Amino acid sequence: MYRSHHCGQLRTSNINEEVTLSGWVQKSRDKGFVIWIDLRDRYGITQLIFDAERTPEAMVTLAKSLGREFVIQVTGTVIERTSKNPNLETGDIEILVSKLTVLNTAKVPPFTIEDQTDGGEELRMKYRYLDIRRNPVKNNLIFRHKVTQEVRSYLSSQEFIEVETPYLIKSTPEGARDFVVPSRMNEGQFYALPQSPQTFKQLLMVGGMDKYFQIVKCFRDEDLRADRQPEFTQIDCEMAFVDQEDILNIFEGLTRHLIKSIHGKEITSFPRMTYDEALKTYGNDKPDIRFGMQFGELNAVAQHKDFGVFNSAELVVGIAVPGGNSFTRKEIDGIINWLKRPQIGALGMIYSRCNEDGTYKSSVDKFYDQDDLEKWAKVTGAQAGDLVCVLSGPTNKVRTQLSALRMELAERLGLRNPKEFAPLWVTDFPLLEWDEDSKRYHAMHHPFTAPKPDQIKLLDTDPGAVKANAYDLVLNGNEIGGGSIRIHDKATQALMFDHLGFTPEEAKEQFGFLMNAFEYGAPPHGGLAFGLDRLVAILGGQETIRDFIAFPKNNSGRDVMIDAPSAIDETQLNELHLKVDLK
RNA sequence: GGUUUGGUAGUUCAGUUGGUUAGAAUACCUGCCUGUCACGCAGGGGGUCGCGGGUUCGAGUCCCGUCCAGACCGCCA
Repeated sequence: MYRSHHCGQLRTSNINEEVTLSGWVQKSRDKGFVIWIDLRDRYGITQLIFDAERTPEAMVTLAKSLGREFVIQVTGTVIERTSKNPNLETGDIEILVSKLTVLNTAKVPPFTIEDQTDGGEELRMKYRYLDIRRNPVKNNLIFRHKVTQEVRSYLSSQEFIEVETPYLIKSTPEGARDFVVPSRMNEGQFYALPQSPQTFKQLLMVGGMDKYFQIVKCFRDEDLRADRQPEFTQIDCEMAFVDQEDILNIFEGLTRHLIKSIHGKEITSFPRMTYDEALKTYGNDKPDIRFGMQFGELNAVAQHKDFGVFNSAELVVGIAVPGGNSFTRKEIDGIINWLKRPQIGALGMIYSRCNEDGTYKSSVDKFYDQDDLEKWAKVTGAQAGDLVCVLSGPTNKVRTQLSALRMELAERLGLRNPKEFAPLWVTDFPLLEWDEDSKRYHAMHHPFTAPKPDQIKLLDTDPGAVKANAYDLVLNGNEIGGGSIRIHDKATQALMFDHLGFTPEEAKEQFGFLMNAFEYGAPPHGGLAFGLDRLVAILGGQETIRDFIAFPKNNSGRDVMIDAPSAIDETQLNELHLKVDLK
C-alpha cells in the first residue's frame, strides 16, 4: 500500500493516527535541529517533520539528502504542530516520520514548481509534465473536467445521445486546409482528419438519432493564435425536427446551466442581435456587450463642413470613451499611434473632448463649431467627461478599426471584467461571402447551411444579400459557438453547390453520399458546435486556451515536448508510396 | 506569406554613446541555525551573450544573413 491518505486530507481529528503518504518533495527546510519537508500531491501539501530527538540519525541523514521533486513514501504519526500555518488546509498538523522510502529521485527541475513559476512558456511546454504539477495548470485541467461533466449531464438530461464519428474521413476543398493521412492499403490515396463531424452528424439525423452530441477533436491545418490550436475540441450537437428558435432555446439552457453550475450565477439577460445590427453597432460580429461604447454614425452631422477627410469618406463613425476626457494629449497621441500600426492600419483619428462645463474641444475646431460637436456627442451618447473618438473611411475597414479601438480602450479602462458573463446570440448571418482571391462566393458558415426560405429566389439576383438561418453564440466578445439550420433536400443542396462554383460532377464526387442520403427521407434538422477550449478558458476567466489543454502545440504547430511533427524513415515512406521532395 | 518584439548563468532579466575581468534576483552546492512554512545567515560553483558573416584598434552593444520563440495581420467554410 502506497498511501492511507492523500496530502490534502489530514486534520487535527487525525492526531495520533499512524498514516502512510506518498508524493513529491515540494520543498525542504533544514533548520539543523529539525527538517521540515512539504510533501505534495494533486490534493494538497502535508508537512513532514524529522526531528533530531525523535528521528533515528540514519533517517535524518536520508531526509537531508532529498531534493526537490523526489518521489517518496512515508509512514508516521499525525501530530499537532507547535506553530500552525493558517494558509494551509493541513496547517494544524504534521507527520512525525517513522519510515521513509525514496520511490524515485529527480533531477533539479528546469523551473520552479510553484504557482508563480520562473519558467517561460517554451520551457514549460518542453517539460509540460512538470508544468502540470503546478496548481494553475492542474486546476485548469480539473476545471475543464468539471465543465465537460456538466455538458454531458445537461445534454443527456435533454435526451441527447453521444455518438462517436470517424477521424479518418474524406478530404474536401471547401473551408480550412485538411490534415491528410496517407493510406498504406490504398496506394496513393489519403484520408483527411475532420475539420468538424458536420456531414456525419447530419447523416445521424437522417439515421433518426434525433438528438446527437459529441465532445470531439477537430483538426484544421491553418496558422495558429493564442486562442487557436491545430487540433481542438468541440461540443458538437445536432437536432432533428427543430427550427432556429428550438436550437437557440436548448443551448441558451446549456449556457445558463454551465454558468450557474460553475459560477453559481444566473444569467438574467440573453439578448439577440442580427449580424447587420452587430456590425453597425459594434463593428464586429462578436461584440463584447459587457460595456457600452456603441458606434454612432456621424455622416449626417460631420459631412456638411469643409473637412475633406470626412466628406470623402464612405463612413464617419465614432464612439464615446467613458471618462476619456482625462486622457492627456500624450495618451491620445499614443492611441493614434496604436491605430496607425500596420495591424490596424488607420490613417488617423479625430477626437472631441467633452468638458465638464458642457463645452467641447476637438482636434478639428477649425472645421466644426460647438453645435456640431454637441451633435457628435449626442449621436455617440457621450457625457461630460467623455472623449469622442472618430474614424472615417471605407465602411468595412473603418468598422474593423474602430472595433479594435473599442476593445483596446475597454481593456485599458478595465471594462472587461472576467467575472462577468454577457452572452449574446448573433443571428441572420449572410449565407455567402465574396472571396476576392478566387473571385467566387464562399459559404460563410458552411455549404450545408440553409438560406432563409423566403430568400432563395434572391440567390440568382443578389447572392451576397441572402441571409441564412445561421447564428453564433458570443460570450464576452468571443465566438464560443455557431450553427445553423441545414439544407435537408437534394435540390436545395445542389443549388447551393452550384452557387459555390461546384460543377454537378464535383458536387456528386465530394458530397454525393450526403445528397443520396437526402433522397431517403431526411428530416428537417439543424444544430451547432461550441468551441470547448475557448468556452472553458472564458468560463475560467482567462483569454489563452493553452493552459486549459494538457499538451498544447506552440505557435508553429509544434509539440516541443515530443518534437512533432518530424520526418519519417525511408521504409515508412516506401510503404505509403510517398516521396519527399523539399524544394 | 507579412508586420512586430525578443534570444545574455539552470531560470527570469539588467547591461548606458561600441571600451577593464558581462551583473542582479532566484535556483543549485557547502556550512551554521531549537518551530520553519517565500525560513534566515555566511560562503561557493555556474556564461561559445542563439548561429554565421561583416564594420572597427576594440562588438553582448552597430550592419547583413539565418535559426528559434511570442504577439498580431492574412488565413481559420
